Amino acid sequence: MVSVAVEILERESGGRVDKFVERRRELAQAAVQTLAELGYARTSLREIAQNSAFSHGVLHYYFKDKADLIMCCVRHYKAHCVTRYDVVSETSRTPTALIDGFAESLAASLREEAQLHRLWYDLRAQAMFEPAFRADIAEIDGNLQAMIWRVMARYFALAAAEPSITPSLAYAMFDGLFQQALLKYLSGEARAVDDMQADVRLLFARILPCGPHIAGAAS
Amino acid sequence: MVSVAVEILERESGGRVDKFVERRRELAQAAVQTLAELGYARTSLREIAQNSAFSHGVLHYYFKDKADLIMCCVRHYKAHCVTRYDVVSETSRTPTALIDGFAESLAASLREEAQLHRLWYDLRAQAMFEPAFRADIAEIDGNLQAMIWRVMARYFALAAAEPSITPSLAYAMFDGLFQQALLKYLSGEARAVDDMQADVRLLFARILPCGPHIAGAAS
DNA sequence: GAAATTATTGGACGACCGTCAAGATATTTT
DNA sequence: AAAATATCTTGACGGTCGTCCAATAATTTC
Repeated sequence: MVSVAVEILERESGGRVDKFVERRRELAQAAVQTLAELGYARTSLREIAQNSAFSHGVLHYYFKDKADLIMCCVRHYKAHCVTRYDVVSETSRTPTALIDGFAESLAASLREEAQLHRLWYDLRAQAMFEPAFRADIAEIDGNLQAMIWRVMARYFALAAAEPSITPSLAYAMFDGLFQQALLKYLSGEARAVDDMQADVRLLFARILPCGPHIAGAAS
Repeated sequence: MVSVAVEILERESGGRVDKFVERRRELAQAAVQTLAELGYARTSLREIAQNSAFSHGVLHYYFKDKADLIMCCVRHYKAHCVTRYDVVSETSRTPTALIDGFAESLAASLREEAQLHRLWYDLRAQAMFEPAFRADIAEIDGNLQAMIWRVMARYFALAAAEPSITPSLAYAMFDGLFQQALLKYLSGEARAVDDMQADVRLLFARILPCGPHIAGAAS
């Protein structure tokens, strides 16, 4: 038997390990789906297995324990959405276009991946209680902050303005905004998405060094 | 036996109901403490009872079920911190003084009540999965938003400026900022509190209609 | 102070949990 | 094809969970 003892060291044997990590990914995907549906507190290994093609015992063949599986899910999340808005900032040619594209991307992600996002906020809250989660959560949070900052840096460049805020402040503001919108969206508030987009535009207008006279500047 | 069936209707008999709700408060306080220590996912009724003077069986005498108890805790939280920053906005005479007092209050609450705050973010995440929690969580969120807006309204008044943002945007930004700082604070980052205070000041400066030339205006 | 009511205890219940290991099955190696 | 290895299933283990209930204790009522 190889089991978890295969570690990451056994890179040379290629095919066998590849299949091993591939099945790990498959099971982690089932776990992410289950976590996104039920939340961390209500998710059990048996429930995860039922969302996969295997029985519950196999999880301990591919993962050391439950914490190991959760960690793998968290890293899965990271890979999924860390470059989500890069295309917007790269293709936009005016500040207004960037704002429009960013607001639209946020709205689309909110609508289409609400379950995944609530899982993120759930796991981040768990990290406040469980030190074992903190390192991975902090790393993802840092990547998300960098992702937001790439958008902001591009915005300041297009507006020919000096950055007037810090990366941490920018991320905190947009994250707070998105989180509020997600909560309202999941509660069935019809205006949740539109309200968020309006707030995003308001926020961009407030960020530039002086007043909102950028509209249509270079379009 | 009276138990939960006493409802809230039985107001006239005074003494008996008062004792009943008083014990409810006592047990809810033990529950809040336990939840703040362990988080929602790891908190059991037996653990709560061990943090009180009673045995685990008594919880079903004062609460219908676990959800009923959690609800009561949530309302407890609401009563605790919904007027926390009012004294600051009422006593401040200049925009700078308001910013200083508000930033200091946020920092103090972060340091002294970190466990309670992480409980709030945990329960708010649970509300995204459990519809039964949503109404109460949304009500508290609304109260917190109103609390923040009282500070902001006072800020705009002292600065003799028109409000340039909405209550929901203001709350989302400060909430996001506080949440980020809490996560870093609980992770042991020494600069967490100071960084938050710096970002709060930066945020206030960005909020006024035009540029940061309000410093020392009327002090 | 006896009776009635309220308050509290502590154990039992079925269900579910994470974990584990023995055995069955599938795959690869020889 | 047989042996060896890798993969997967199944059922069991001890533990904890929310819930319930008969008993006991404390308090109030008459």
